[in-house]
Amino acid sequence: MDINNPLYKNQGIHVILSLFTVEDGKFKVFLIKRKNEPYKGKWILIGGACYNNEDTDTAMKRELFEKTGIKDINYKFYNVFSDPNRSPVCRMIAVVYIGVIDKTRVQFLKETEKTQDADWFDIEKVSGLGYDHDKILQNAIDYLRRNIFDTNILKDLFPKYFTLPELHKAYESILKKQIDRRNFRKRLLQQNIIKDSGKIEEVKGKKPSKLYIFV
Amino acid sequence: MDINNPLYKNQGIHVILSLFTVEDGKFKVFLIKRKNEPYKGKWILIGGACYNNEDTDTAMKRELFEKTGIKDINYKFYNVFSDPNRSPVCRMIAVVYIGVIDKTRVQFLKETEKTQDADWFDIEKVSGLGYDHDKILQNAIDYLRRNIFDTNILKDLFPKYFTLPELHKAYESILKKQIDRRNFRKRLLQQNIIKDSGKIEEVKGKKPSKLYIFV
DNA sequence: ACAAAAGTGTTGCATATACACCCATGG
DNA sequence: CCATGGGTGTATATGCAACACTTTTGT
Repeated sequence: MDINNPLYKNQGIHVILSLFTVEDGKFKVFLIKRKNEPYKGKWILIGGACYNNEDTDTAMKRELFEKTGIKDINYKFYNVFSDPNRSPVCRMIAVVYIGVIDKTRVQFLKETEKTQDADWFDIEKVSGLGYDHDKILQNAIDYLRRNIFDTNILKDLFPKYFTLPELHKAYESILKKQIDRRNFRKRLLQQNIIKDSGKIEEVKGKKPSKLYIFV
Repeated sequence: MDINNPLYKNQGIHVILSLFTVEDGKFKVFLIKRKNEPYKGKWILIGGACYNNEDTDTAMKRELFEKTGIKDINYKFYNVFSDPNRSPVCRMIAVVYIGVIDKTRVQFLKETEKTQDADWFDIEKVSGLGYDHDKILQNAIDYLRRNIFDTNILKDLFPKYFTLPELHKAYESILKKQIDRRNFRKRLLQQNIIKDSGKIEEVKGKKPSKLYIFV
């Protein structure tokens, strides 16, 4: 490869994180509002440009911290978006990740050097994002839905100990459909995704719930 | 993103194709031998640099054609490799694809502008590839093995019409294990991966075989 | 005793596995 | 008629779906 060939010039790498949570039975995504052009004032997914001396995992964690103040999340690479016109600045290939988090356990910054706002948004009400992020988000939702029963991708959605009805509601919200409680419990236990912690949560007015943990 | 920030300079995109076939019951991969530095004289997977005006699918097909003369294959994106030191020339992120082909139906070039040799190699005997292609290849093999029973990823491994014993041998070779013939047939038919074409192949010395096609 | 929410077990169905015999052909 | 290789069916086990009643607690 001739590094001076103009066909190879000005290529960049975006790292993007679709970060999800569930709150009050609603499936939500984290968005930030851009402070600068391009797409100034637009809401987008968390992300930014990868430096040429870091791998994309590192870049994604750095961008997450810089733009939200959040650290230490679990994440998973799931796709690439490479349309040469997806960014107006220069050719940017997007390496996209998915993550899930317990929103009650995390503080985030409403404003940073490059963002003027940040918040969780109900999936149902998100549209008109900057760049191609509507498409990336939809792709992430599909990916998440396909994987919640076979992997422990939701393991950071709750605190360490959680009740099965909580998890059940989260699944129903993410999948947008009802799931039988008995089969749900059996399936997750059999597939070794969660296990009984032996602890009990006492709640007034109700029968106490067992507390589970992700394996 | 400040396009003039040196941290964003000199990044490139490799597109790489792990192209497989099965011949005489052996699972093989297509390799090309580099004519130029870096890795001059080394065998590597098919691939090259993506232009800044094409998406990675387009680039992969172009590179395939330029370096082998092969056109019109089916392929599937499956991973990204982003170690900043994976190429000695400059930072190159690798977008990697997998493909499968009927080697008897395709002519390839032994030499091109950038390659001095090209051939199919038994998977068991491949090592010492240039760049990080040993790792990429192993990852591709794992991916292929995980997906041959759930997708029609092998649909171009044979001519349009093929017999079930042929396909059976191919699966055994790829998975490196024996598979019961009866269950194999039932599974692929039930999952609508292949179907009976109604045609028969006459072979001397044996009972004629039914010919199947991928759905 | 009743309302609210959590816990549990059985049955049927579909899918995957294990396994052995018959059939068509050419020599 | 036999050797070679291709074709088929049944019985079992496992995973998923459908389904209703009992338990605990607070009021």
